[in-house]
Amino acid sequence: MAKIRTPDQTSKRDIIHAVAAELFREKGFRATSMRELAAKVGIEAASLYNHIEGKNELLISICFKVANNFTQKMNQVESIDSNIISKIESLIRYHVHENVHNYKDVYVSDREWRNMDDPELSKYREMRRSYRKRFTSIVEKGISRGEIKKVDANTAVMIFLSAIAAVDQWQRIVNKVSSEELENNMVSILIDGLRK
Amino acid sequence: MAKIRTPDQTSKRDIIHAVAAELFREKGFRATSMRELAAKVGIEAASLYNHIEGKNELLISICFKVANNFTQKMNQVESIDSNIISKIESLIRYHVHENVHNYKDVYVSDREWRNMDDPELSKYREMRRSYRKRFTSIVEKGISRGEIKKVDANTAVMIFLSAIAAVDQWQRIVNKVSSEELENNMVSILIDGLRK
DNA sequence: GGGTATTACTAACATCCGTTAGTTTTGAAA
DNA sequence: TTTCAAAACTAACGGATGTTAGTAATACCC
Repeated sequence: MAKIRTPDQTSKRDIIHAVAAELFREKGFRATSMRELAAKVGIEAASLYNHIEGKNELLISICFKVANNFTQKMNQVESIDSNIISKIESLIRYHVHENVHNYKDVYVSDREWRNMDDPELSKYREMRRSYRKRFTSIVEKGISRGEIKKVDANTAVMIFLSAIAAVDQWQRIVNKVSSEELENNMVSILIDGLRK
Repeated sequence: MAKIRTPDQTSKRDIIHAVAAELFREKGFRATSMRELAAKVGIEAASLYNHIEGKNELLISICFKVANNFTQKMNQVESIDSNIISKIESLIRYHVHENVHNYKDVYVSDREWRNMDDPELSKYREMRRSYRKRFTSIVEKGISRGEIKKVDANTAVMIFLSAIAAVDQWQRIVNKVSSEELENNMVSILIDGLRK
């Protein structure tokens, strides 16, 4: 049994990566075994290695795919000419969107990246640090322009990023509230607060 | 060599639990080995079992200690007679305080609880669910009283809880901003938003 | 200072893990 | 129908892990 030329264009490698993201999200990277992953794909563990290099590669691939997406979005937001609140709103909406529609990968990249080894670990850390720094710069510019009240910019960014990363709770909420409604709620609460 | 009656009243069991929380936080539950834990305590792995029942017990103990603390705080907040915004502010401040002063345990209970097994896993899940529900009820009461603007209460609570749980990033920020300042920033941003 | 419970040690077991080697099956091209 | 590369399989290795068994050392009580 081989050469199952999948009729659709999703390769077996893609399937494995997708199932891996699902398992890593549910049980964590270390708690997921290759035998378990193989079983869920429907093959033996050894057969996985016809399609992938190893367990670490799976995590690396997921993490950097997500990190690259967010970096790209940040490039775009920085380049457009608009007021600061709009930029922040745009970033929040992108985070919400990714967390809803791509939540397995996003969750894994956010919670399991520690399991990578150098040099990827260092590179990933640097990408995160850079992203936070650029986000903080936007907030600080908003403060200096008077669009945003005087708060600690680092704290604000930390609140934003972590609030948006509560992936495991999202699915429950999304079932009650639509994705668009969720975006609006997030923007409203984070930018204008809770008080009436 | 035995019966080292520790001069201070911290038992060896307490030391092991504390070191375990530190390691679980740094490396994750699954990635921390008993031999590693033992080495950091200064004894052999087998000797750990003179003081604890096993690895799982360590995680269970940490998780429920934290969960009980938050449940107790919720009991107190529900019982006091004050306006809703004050109640929410009180909860936020407690979360920040715990995250700053008890961050190892809080972090582990928040990120590693999935590694528990039933029946503790189910019990812990139920405690989390109940806590969120009670928090949501407070927000909803605030909305119906007109103290809080009309937002989705579940989303609001989710933002609060996750924003406050970004423990690993806090330590860096706390070095620049004091714990009190951090509380004030959190309350300000979460309750009154970012916009000037 | 001898007795005793406590705590440390060494050694090992059984299990699971990621991965490799070697072989067989498969499906499409020729 | 033959050919051949892709992909599945079985078997196993080397290493790490949580834990237990059995033994030696220790500090406190009398």
